[in-house]
Amino acid sequence: MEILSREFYERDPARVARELLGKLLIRRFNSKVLSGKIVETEAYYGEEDPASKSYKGRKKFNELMFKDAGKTFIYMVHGNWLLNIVAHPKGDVGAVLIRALEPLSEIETMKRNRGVNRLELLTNGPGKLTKALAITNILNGIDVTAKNSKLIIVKEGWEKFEVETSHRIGVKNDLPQKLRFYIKNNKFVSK
DNA sequence: AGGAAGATCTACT
DNA sequence: GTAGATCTTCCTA
Repeated sequence: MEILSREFYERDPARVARELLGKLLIRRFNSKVLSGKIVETEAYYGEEDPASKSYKGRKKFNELMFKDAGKTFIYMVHGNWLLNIVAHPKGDVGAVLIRALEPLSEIETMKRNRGVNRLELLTNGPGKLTKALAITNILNGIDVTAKNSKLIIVKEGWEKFEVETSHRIGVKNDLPQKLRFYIKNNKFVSK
């Protein structure tokens, strides 16, 4: 199990988003280890991206997007916490939204956190997976590249899959390029 | 004080 | 599958 390095995140957000597919998200929670495979992501840029939280410039609530890559950026939308990982070349601005997971360990704990029973509905959306993994703003800004972190992302290795792209979901003003990435034919990708 | 926001759930056709 | 209510924070006035 190898933790992804800071350098992994210090690149173009679209590349980071694509390469996060198939990686493992691990959440340490109450001495349990909840984990899932990342199956869907979206890339967001800085002030040139109308859908980005940093579109209107640096504010207190979005300043993490301007800071160190490889840390979480968590915010609330419509009553849901959404998990982003800050990703951009040094000095730039950007983040990758984790949109869906395939649950792998402590599935019973996730079901309890979510209050649902059907496996396919457990983590197939950005607000759902944060609830399943007990991710809230108290984890905002933590380092996902540090060994002892409550939240880390590791390489799974050897797995093969096909990547599909599309435009981002729920975005009013999208950029011309396709910035959503997901694993083809995976049933945990959001609808 | 009011409204928007990268979503989700429920209750229908 | 779609429509509408509702979720909570931060921004703008």
